[in-house]
Amino acid sequence: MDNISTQEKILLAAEKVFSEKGFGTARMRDISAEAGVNLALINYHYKSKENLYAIIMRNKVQGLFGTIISHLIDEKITLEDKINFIIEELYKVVSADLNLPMFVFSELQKQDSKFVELIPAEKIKDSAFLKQISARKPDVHPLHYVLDMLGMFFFPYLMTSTLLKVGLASPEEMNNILKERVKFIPQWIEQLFL
Amino acid sequence: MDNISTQEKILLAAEKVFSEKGFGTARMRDISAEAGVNLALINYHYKSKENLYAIIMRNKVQGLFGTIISHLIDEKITLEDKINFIIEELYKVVSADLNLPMFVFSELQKQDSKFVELIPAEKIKDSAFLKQISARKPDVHPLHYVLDMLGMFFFPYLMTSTLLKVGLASPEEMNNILKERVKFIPQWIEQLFL
DNA sequence: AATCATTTTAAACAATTGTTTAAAATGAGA
DNA sequence: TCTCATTTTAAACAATTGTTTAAAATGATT
Repeated sequence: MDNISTQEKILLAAEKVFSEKGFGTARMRDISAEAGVNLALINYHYKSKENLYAIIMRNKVQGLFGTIISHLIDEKITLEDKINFIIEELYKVVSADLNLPMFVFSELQKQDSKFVELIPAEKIKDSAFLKQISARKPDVHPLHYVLDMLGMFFFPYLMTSTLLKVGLASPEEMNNILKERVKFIPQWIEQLFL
Repeated sequence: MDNISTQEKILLAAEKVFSEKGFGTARMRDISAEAGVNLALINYHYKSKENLYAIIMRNKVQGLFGTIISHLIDEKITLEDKINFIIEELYKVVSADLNLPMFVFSELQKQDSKFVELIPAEKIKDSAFLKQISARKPDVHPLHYVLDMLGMFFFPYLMTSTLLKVGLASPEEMNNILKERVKFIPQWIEQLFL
């Protein structure tokens, strides 16, 4: 607790407050209180609220998309292996940061988000992944299966806190479900290709 | 444009601004400008920003969950018909209001959201829907398939504006995909039950 | 010890923002 | 036309909020 620098304290507190409240509702005073640090230190170390948010969001977006992009473009590994890899990698990232999907996706959806450009669209566009999908299902738009896979994976994380709050699942139940899906989703996707 | 009352002008403008910017970032002045109406009229007609937001969010949440709940609890119709109904109904609601899913889900996820209580959790919990799913797949948690279905349906809407912004799909392409999924998703879910 | 850059603090500032006020405009009913 | 409730307007208010400032504390180097 003391071995951690002021900069890091602020960054961790800001991550928490921003992802809980969103940029607009988050207050610099919330962050300073959460970090246990003087208000002015945030501006001293990070210049401005916007800058602090940008640093955090850039990391989150790259943490999310950076993990899978290398797998997507790999021509050598099979479609089945790709799907397995991607789901496993995403699980590693997201299970350590359950709010990450909602935090990132709600930011990207905003009118003038400055972070969409961090998504390697061109690489995805002509990735081996999309070609391999089209080879399996030539008459269906490959995006369908990408949306299936990512929807099956991410949607539960977007809904977890809601499901817990209304009592539709217990924390242990949800943890189990989220973990089980890592092996289920690749199987399900393969079924869709038959 | 003139046949519409001031109250309605404000409501429509507020819906747009809130769903584009979120509660925290939305400004009363943004709403008054969007509505083409004097700033003070918002408080005159709707008392406060919070109250206005609550009115809108309550409508959105009920518009989303109200449509499907009656189908969920119906004991008579088959699981296949239920799935078809639900997806078709959701499509009617959401295709007329593309931002609705992100607007509602991001609100429900917030720490102290006052709108989670609008979700009829008990009715869902002991709905015929869940029982019918368990009858098909006794050893898999039924939530898995609910999450599959809703994930496949909602996730594309959560990603649409992002996909368009990065150029991974054209508007017409996305419209087509979203429409096609209404018939695809029930077929896919049935495949998962085999 | 002395020096000096870095870090921290308390206070204040300037701008923004939700809300209120009091007067003016509008419009329906007598 | 007069009356009176409703609606609209411009202005101001009070609170909040991101940021800055100037002094104090800290800590490493000589």
